[in-house]
Amino acid sequence: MTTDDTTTDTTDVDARLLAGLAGLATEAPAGLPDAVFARWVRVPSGLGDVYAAATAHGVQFLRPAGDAGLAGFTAAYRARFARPLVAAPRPPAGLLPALRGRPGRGPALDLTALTGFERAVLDATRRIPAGQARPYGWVAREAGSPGAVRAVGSVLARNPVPLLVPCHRVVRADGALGGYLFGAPEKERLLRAEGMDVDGVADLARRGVRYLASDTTTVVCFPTCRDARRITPRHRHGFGTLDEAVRAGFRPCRTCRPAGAA
DNA sequence: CCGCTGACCGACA
DNA sequence: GTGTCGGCCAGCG
Repeated sequence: MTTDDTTTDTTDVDARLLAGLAGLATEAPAGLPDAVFARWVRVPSGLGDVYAAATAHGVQFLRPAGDAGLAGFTAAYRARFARPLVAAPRPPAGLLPALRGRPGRGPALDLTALTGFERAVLDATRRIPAGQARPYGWVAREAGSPGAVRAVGSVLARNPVPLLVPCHRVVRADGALGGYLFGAPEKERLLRAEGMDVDGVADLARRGVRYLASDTTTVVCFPTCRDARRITPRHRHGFGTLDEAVRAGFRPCRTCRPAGAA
């Protein structure tokens, strides 16, 4: 502790500055904190415990708690969304049931930081029901960019909200499951846990069958469509392309919308 | 700004 | 059956 003049002057200035700032202090306007901060929670899921970040608009980012812990999660979040993160008092409405695999709308999502194409891809992916799967090409077409098949893979590879946007249900057209941001084995585990017949679909694909049709309803579906699974074996027909099926008199299913459905 | 790189797909050699 | 290539969109150096 010195008592020379410069130090005294500085202390004086500091004191006046602090007093001035104290005079400025006031309650933050309602809603301001939520406009500035995102909030994080840690919750259980099919991927183990995950961290999720939500803004006032909805869940924006979700990652497994695994490796880097909370510090890694906040770093990844800030690198991508440049917004401070504070603890949330409770999980956003609908998050826990959605992660528990309950059917329903799930929590609101905040996809505002994404491009239009990215949002379109995630929206289409969101419409794939549990226990089912669709090819990357299907997502591209549903997203309004039928040629952007590869770009769909790029978008899903950095899906900010896995599980909530079920990108694990997007698979390759040749019957392989394709990649996953947390590893292909994890993708397969999730699909099996949801009740998808992974082996059955692989068998069909190996024999060149990518579509299943029913001669009682004259409808042709993706093999994982809930309508396709109920076709009695006697009335079931397999096709390699939708074109063949259509030429044979079958119309595209309105539930799973293989290319060409109205 | 350019050039490259992806969780892909279908066409063609 | 395998290999290569172009198309697509966004992030990175």
